[in-house]
Amino acid sequence: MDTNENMEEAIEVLQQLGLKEYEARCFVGLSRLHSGTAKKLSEMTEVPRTRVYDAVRVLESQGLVEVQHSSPQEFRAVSLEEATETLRDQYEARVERLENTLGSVDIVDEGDDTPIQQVWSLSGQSGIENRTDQLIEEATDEVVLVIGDESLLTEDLVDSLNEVVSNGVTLIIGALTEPLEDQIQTKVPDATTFITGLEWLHSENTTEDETAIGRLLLVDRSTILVSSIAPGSKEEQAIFGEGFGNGLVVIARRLMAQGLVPAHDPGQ
Amino acid sequence: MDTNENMEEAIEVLQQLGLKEYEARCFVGLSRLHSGTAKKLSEMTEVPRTRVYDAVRVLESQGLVEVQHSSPQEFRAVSLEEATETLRDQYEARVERLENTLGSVDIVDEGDDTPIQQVWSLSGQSGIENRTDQLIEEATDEVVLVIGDESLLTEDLVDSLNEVVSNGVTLIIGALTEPLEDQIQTKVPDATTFITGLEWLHSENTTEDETAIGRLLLVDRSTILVSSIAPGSKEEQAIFGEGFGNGLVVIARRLMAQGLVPAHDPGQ
DNA sequence: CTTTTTGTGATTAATCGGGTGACTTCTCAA
DNA sequence: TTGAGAAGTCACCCGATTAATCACAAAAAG
Repeated sequence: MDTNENMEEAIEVLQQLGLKEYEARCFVGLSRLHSGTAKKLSEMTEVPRTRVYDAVRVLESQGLVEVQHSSPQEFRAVSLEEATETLRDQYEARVERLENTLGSVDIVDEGDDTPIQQVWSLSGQSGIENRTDQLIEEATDEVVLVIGDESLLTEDLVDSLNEVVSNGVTLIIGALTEPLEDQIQTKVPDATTFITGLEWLHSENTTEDETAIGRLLLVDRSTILVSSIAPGSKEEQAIFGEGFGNGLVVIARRLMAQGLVPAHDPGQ
Repeated sequence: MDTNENMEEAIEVLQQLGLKEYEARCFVGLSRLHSGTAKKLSEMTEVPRTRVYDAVRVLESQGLVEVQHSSPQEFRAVSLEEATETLRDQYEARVERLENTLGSVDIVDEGDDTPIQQVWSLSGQSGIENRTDQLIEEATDEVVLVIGDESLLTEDLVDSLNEVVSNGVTLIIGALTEPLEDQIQTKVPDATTFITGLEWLHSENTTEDETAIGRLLLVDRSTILVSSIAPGSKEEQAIFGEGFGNGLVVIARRLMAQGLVPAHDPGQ
């Protein structure tokens, strides 16, 4: 019965979704009640009674709480299903508005270009994930992918892989362990799989301060993405390079020719 | 060329999506550039140059911007598609976490009950929409619905209506205008439709301070929802009552018997 | 070697949100 | 009727966050 922990987490998430602390506490409180007054709510949520009214009013205007205008007035939360649906709608609307507005903004560009040796870094689980998928979908010849952790083999990734392989792209996927290799074989049957020979990828003996490799992606031998997962924070970080002559890409080709794919040498 | 307005709106939306002002400005600025330095960004976004670095760092950690660690370092925004996809992923993850945590929180209830004459009010477009859909889906006998504005006939609503009608529920839908009635006939072929006789529902002569009726829903003659759309703010507000003996419901039945559905008298 | 540009850190100012108490109105019971 | 307590509204304080400016060291550029 970790109801308490769950409540705390729910409050946190609601704040990430844009609610203030008092609003979040009140909503969670009301979710545990069929209906309640300001006093009761205040007692159970530790929100000052006089502030419950403000908080609830905001919640009501967002469609998360209903109010009965009696005296004393009563509040109740909408069902969890209604709440999540409403939140989703809200967000979808915002993202769409962003698409429309940003999509019709003129690009000034200013031809800012040193087109050589560009190595970019980006971080954040989902951002890297999306970039990975996108790069895979743009492949025309060959995709070499090494997956460092089971959790990175997401549904979207599998979809991208299967889509591109059906376009005739050669797909070579490496795994760290046999179970993971089996999983890949099942989900992406048309891929050539292998167990990577790069021992330093392994995170078995990952101590406190050791960084584990997350993904390693080489598309058409000209675009590379390597990601690692920071030890403590679990934050994924990646570097990313484009262009056949790109230094990072060259190194990656060498590396792979050396030991990554024993039977298949992508070097020249 | 209202690029400027669009930029302002994009910045606003990004803030609603959780970014700070500087972060939002920087992202929009970078979206207009193929790549840029802190100086250029500062000039075009009016963000103090020395603060650009912080803002961009946050954006990078969210997967919205990539950084090239050269000197001077260069920044560039990920594509709009990647950005929106990343934002969507983030949000979906949060909402799911909310579902899990709130779903497994114990209900204490405290049997707080004066089960008579409860009239609840709720507001917010999407909240009311979801409640409407849910009430329709719970119907077992009859649904009477009057739609005051075309924009309220959403896809989800149509789905709910068609689902419930296939379960043998009688469906009576009123419209304010003939074109709207035609639209309903097309989208929900199994419903009985009519043009409402309640003239006061019409919003034609809506002046500044006149409130227009949004929806009017009566489910199984025991649950009622009436919504109105505030003149200036466009905010939708609704009241909602349950129970056959509920005062609001009784009034609604009378009202409908009187003039709403000429040929079909739901009163007794 | 000087000058400008770049990046970091600290510092100030303003805004926002959490927290508390005064005060009016309402309800209920004596 | 009246008095006590509860309900609801306001206004205020204070701490934290964020916008905005400044001072300074390192690095490029000329």
